[in-house]
Amino acid sequence: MSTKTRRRRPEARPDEILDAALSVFVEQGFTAARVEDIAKRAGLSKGAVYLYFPSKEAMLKALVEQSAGALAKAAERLISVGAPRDPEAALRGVIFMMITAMTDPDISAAPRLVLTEAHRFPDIAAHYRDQVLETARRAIETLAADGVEAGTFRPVDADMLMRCIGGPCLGHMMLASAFDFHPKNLREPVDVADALSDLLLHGLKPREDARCD
Amino acid sequence: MSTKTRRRRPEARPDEILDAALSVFVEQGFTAARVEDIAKRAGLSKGAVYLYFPSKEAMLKALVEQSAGALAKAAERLISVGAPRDPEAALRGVIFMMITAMTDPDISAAPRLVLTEAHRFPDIAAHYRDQVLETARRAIETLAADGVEAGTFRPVDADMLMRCIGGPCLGHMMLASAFDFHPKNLREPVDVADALSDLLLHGLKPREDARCD
DNA sequence: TGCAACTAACTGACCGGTCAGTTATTAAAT
DNA sequence: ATTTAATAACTGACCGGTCAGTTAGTTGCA
Repeated sequence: MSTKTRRRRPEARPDEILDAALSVFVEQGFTAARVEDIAKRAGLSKGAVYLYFPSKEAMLKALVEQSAGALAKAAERLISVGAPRDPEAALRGVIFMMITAMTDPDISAAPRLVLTEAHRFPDIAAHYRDQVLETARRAIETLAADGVEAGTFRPVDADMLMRCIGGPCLGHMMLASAFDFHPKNLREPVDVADALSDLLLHGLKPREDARCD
Repeated sequence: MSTKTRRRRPEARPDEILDAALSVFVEQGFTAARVEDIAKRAGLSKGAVYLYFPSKEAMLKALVEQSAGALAKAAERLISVGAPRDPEAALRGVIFMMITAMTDPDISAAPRLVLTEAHRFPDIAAHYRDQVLETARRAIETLAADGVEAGTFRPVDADMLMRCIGGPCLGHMMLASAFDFHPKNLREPVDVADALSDLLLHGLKPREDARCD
């Protein structure tokens, strides 16, 4: 019911406000973001957002918890599914998913926000680290172990692999969002993901064994 | 402290103020940073910093230009030197240098600042992109071409290689600085750099040819 | 059906604190 | 005595958060 008039059942309000808050926070940064702008973008007055959230910081925390929950769940799913059959395909899938997510400004907004604000909110940083990063690390560890067992991966350090998968995705995103700096030839997300997967799997040095893929 | 008394030749002041500004900006973010805190850290009163900089934003711009200039110069040097002899050693050197720099909070401070503030200052973003990123890309391109010519690298996309070198370094730094998240086994920068170099050079898949390293 | 009485949702003016930037003044060095 | 470096007090704009008041919608009752 899109009542143009005053809301009767305003249970959607908190999410509307959080959507608006996320976009303003990402654009302006948390400190420079004005609650009045958030309100305007959500179609309310400033006073009204304080009916739903006790403070600006509470909106930030709610956003972070939302995002962390979703990411942690995704990582947990990766762990529980595992990839004993085809670790390479699983790795390619993860990379494609990450590049796709990072390329979409809406999806990458919350992680970007966390990345830029975490160090000033120690509890947010700790929450994200424990919920998301540790879980992601375990997911990578599982994937790597499955690959080694299947003989398709050689053993490598999990933290390094994590940084070698997430780092390029992160870099790709930050270069685009902060500097508007894009690859010259790799135009589509799928091309970026494939190039990353290939480089990660086969390495920079040529293979003496003829078979590469 | 040299002169407890009033300075006669204050030509060192601008740099002292910029040092203080950098540390406060990185800790608090540009908007939340208070000029009075910068002044205090530089050992001055607030009014005095306005004798050297016309505004808070001018300090930010000066910092960015300083950092961008240094980084651009470093990248230019990489290009002009080239690495036709031993591209692998050159790559390992670049990676070691980057990991070392990113691990030092003082050295990585300015890039971190740029990364978090660039998107709100389009001219800063453009400047950094044109001065630093484009030059770095060319440096990587040169290195990759030298490697291919020498037969030690296979041809890969320069933008991808750039993201695969810089991304993990960036990720490593951000995980540490924002989340206090560190590798479990790779304790020293040199170990991180070696692990990254190895993974990048040899890939995740086992080599059928016995020789690795 | 019409009409009070009531409530939920919202508004916007306002208050108080903060902080970038200014200025009147002081003090050291020459 | 003059100039220069610096300060401390000040100004004014801005913004997070509050709250008295308004309006839209609901309920009870005739």
